[in-house]
Amino acid sequence: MSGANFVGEYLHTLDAKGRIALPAKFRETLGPKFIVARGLDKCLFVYPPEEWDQVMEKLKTIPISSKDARHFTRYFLSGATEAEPDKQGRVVIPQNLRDYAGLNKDVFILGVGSRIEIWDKDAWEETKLGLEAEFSVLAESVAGI
Amino acid sequence: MSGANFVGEYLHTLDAKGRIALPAKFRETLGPKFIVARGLDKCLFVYPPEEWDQVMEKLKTIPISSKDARHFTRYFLSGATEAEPDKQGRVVIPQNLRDYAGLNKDVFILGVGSRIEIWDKDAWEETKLGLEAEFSVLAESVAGI
DNA sequence: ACTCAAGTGGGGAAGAGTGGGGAGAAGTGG
DNA sequence: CCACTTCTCCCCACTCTTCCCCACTTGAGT
Repeated sequence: MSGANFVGEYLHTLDAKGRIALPAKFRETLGPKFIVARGLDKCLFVYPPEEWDQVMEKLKTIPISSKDARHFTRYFLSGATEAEPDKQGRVVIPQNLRDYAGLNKDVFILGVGSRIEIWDKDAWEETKLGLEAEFSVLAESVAGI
Repeated sequence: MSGANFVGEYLHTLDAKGRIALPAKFRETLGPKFIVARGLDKCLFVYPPEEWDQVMEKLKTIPISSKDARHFTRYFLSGATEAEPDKQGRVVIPQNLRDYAGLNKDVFILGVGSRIEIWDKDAWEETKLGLEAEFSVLAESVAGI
């Protein structure tokens, strides 16, 4: 099996300087440098370098001649940041990413297998409510569980 | 892994003398000398020398017999400039390029993988609005991320 | 109860971005 | 050919942000 296996749910805070402390359990796996980018469903994805390289490789195969592709690449990459945590294990989340995910003071940090996700507290709680109800239904539609 | 990997979105200003300060994060990768050219979608492309060479290689493979190709090459290359930043990391954007991209005082500078793009603030914000809505759709169709 | 690690807050130095003055080069007219 | 104007570029100075480090708090483990 390749890659990381992040699990868990952590409630942390985005401080006045725009920093978030990553859960200690994730730090070693993440390494000293990683990428934060816009994710699906209005949250942020945190990629370890190896995962990110794979994404970049894929992007590079897209022809520049298609307008949709150009725009997608633009949007996706301009919304990404290379992040290095400080000695306390915190990273600064740029304004544009905070806006995208609607982050306020309280944020959830989720381990989701190969990646980590950062959610606004309220947004995640609401999403989670919906998921609890559908959980068993979803399980069936996701093949082979 | 080959090539540059620019990411991020920066809001800078075009001053009265036509200069733009490049984001500090991009400077090292760009090197002391690089190319600014007309880009697709009314923005400017900035390439480090190595990436520019690759673009040139690609252009050379285009058959000269196609009129569209000749025009494209002509237009693209005639608008290109070699730029050297001053000690503060700023470059002068020639008038013709400023006109092309419709640059006013406020500009966005985007990291888009192998190149950097310079956009007029309003133009990019408008473009971005449209993209946010399509993001999840494009993500699946383009890259399967 | 004590110790240690994790998370949080904040002060201060260093660096990045911006504006503008002035010397030198280039272009123009006499 | 020279004098004048204009534009470019180099450098200095100010401000604001970023990042680096120190210190407090809380909670878990021994």
